[in-house]
Amino acid sequence: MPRSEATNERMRQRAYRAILDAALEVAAEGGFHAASMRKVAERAGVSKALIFKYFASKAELLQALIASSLTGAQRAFAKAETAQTPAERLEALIGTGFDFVREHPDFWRLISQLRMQKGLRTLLGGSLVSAVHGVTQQLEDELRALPTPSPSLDARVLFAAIDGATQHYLLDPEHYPLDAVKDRLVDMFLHLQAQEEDPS
Amino acid sequence: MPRSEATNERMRQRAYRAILDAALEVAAEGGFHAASMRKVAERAGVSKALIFKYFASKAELLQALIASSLTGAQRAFAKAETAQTPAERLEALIGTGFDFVREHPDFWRLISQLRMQKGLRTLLGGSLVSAVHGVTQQLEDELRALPTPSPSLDARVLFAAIDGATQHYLLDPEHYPLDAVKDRLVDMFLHLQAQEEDPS
Amino acid sequence: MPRSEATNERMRQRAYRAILDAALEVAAEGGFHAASMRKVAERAGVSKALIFKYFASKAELLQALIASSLTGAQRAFAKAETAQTPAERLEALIGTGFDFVREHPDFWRLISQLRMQKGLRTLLGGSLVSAVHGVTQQLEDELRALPTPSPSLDARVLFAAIDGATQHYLLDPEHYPLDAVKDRLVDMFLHLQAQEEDPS
Amino acid sequence: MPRSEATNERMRQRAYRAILDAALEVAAEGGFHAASMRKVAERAGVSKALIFKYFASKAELLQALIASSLTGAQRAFAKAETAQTPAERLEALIGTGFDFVREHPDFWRLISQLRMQKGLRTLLGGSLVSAVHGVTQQLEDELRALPTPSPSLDARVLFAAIDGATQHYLLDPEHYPLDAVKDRLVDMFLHLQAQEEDPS
DNA sequence: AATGAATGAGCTTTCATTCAT
DNA sequence: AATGAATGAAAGCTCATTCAT
Repeated sequence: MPRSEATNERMRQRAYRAILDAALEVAAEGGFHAASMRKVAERAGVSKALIFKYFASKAELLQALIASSLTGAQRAFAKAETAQTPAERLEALIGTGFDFVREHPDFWRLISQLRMQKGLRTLLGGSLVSAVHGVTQQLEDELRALPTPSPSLDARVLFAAIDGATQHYLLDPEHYPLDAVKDRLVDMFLHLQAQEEDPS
Repeated sequence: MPRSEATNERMRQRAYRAILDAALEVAAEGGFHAASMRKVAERAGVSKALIFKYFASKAELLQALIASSLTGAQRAFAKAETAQTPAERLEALIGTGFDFVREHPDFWRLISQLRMQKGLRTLLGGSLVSAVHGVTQQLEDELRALPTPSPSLDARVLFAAIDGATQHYLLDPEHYPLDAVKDRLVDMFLHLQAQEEDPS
Repeated sequence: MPRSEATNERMRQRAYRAILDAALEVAAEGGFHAASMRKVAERAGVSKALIFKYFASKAELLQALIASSLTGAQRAFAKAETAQTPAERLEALIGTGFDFVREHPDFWRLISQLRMQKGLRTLLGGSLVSAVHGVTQQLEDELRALPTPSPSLDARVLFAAIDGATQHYLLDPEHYPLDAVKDRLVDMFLHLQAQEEDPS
Repeated sequence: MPRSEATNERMRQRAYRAILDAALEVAAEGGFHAASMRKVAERAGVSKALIFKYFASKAELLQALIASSLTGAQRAFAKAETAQTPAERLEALIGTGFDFVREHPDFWRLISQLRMQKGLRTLLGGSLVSAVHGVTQQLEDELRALPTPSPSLDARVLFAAIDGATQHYLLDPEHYPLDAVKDRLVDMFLHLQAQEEDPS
């Protein structure tokens, strides 16, 4: 008689997660193209062949990888929206971004690489572009409560600063003052002043 | 009869540049690992073997690629320093960054990918980390002239915003309001106010 | 509670036949090598592992496949021998061949492929060569009753014609006039004339 | 300076032929699917990679294989048509078939296998079916000069006999009386008699 | 200066087969 | 009786790199 379905399920879960985790680690190291199935299999402690039972191809493995981590990120950002005041929500949003990179540095590395590749937009679809758009929108909504002449531009600047800071952090996690930068950023955008336009 | 030395030199120069240019294009598309020597040779219009005459290995090609473009960038940033007032210098520095990404989008793509790879720090040495550090320092020097309590933090925030904005621009060059974002950024940092510290 | 032995036996029979049938279908499509165990299992509606319960290896599955179908063929040819007169027996033999290919086209395809492989003589032993020899002998026995100078050669010619016609039929079953060819063949060999030898 | 073009051409020719020859040998042994690129490369004395410089894929190698040998066959059959009388032409055609199998047994083995595969008709296109049709037509044209009620049927019978005999020969080349069978076949079809139809 | 021929090592993927239950 | 999980070996194919001229 076969293994119990519960046992099978457990085995499957374990292998599936092991593969995804290993793939993330390996891909963060040298990019997705350099992450060979052999390396992934070795790191996951399974055979190459097993990976293909769970993911029909290398491309599908990548997609599952992104989807899986992206879901977590989206959940985190959704929670940030439950704060009461706009200021709190803005601070929560910023904080979420910085927390996320600390908790999932490998995923962030991978995403940051992938989104710069002209070719892989086919693989990832426009999902990244639209995710960026989504976050910008969210920030803009909160900024609208502040006295700034252009919440739209400020949202872009703020998002750029968050994104850039997280990447600089990843360049040298041990020395980058992530929390201080975050605080300064919050401070800066909570005290935005209506500034006169550049007359030129 | 042998070619004249001058002709030879000219041929060499042309091939060398053609290879570097091709390598940059190809690498920007799918990352450096996905850029096969075959593709580079094809795009450059030379034989694969010739590439190895000029660059001992693929890794060395990458290094030359980076070095070559980085030199250009450094020259540009140096020029920004010649402006008279701190405010002008700050604006020039910011402007230089934004100009650079527009003129060398492929290089910027490549750098942005590479610097996120754990493993390639071996290849590139600490040169990237120190370049980042350098620019931060430069910004900080200019910011010190402004009434901010922490030029160091502000420099990091500013650099993060520049870096992030250029990447967001590359995600969708046709729609991103790069100039407006730059202006807002300049504006924001030229009118920095001494803000009370967060008492917590 | 255990299944009754009879039920078990019935299950076994059904699975065994399903596997053999599936294997035949799949092998006829792309040759035996291209017939993967996965495809066979899928077509048979059983798990791959079950096939190995019944057949120790892929090679053994092939042998069983051939043996099983060959038995059927031999039974058919044996029945042809029960006719009364030599002429009837000859016609019956010819007819049996043609009937067989129509009823078991996949098996015929498979055999025709296999027997052309140098290497598989190891797998199938000399069974095919001797089967060919046997049929030739049978035909020769009947032809001996006719006025031909060389029943042995005529038997070879006749068998060759049968064999060739069945293969041509399989190339294009919808358009090949199998029955007409058969009739002409019967006619031709029933009216064999003692012909003078080529004097050269 | 590069190798002279003549040298290159010679090298290419040698490698190309070595690969095709090896592929034919190997494919004749176990069928095309069983002929791995590794085996072909080993037998040809070249690296696997080189095969892919000359043939873009395994399928293309097969096609080149067939095309190359088929050309030879067609030339041979064309020559047979130059004989003077219909009888001579018929004998020449038959002889050509038998000669061909003796000179190119491996090719004949391969073709005989391939044409029985349902699936590979995609690879070979209808070229085989139409080749068979062509030869049948040619035979029919010659038979029309003889006193037979149905040259069309007789052509099919004759072709079937040729085809079958060549295959039987390949089953056991050392013992099969190929020449005798050929002579009998020629004899038989040169002395065809208008036979009364089967009244049934 | 430059090339085409050539290859060993590696890639992604599939295979026949085993194992535990 | 039967299955799903798992794997080592091999498949077709591509890679960075060398060689001879």
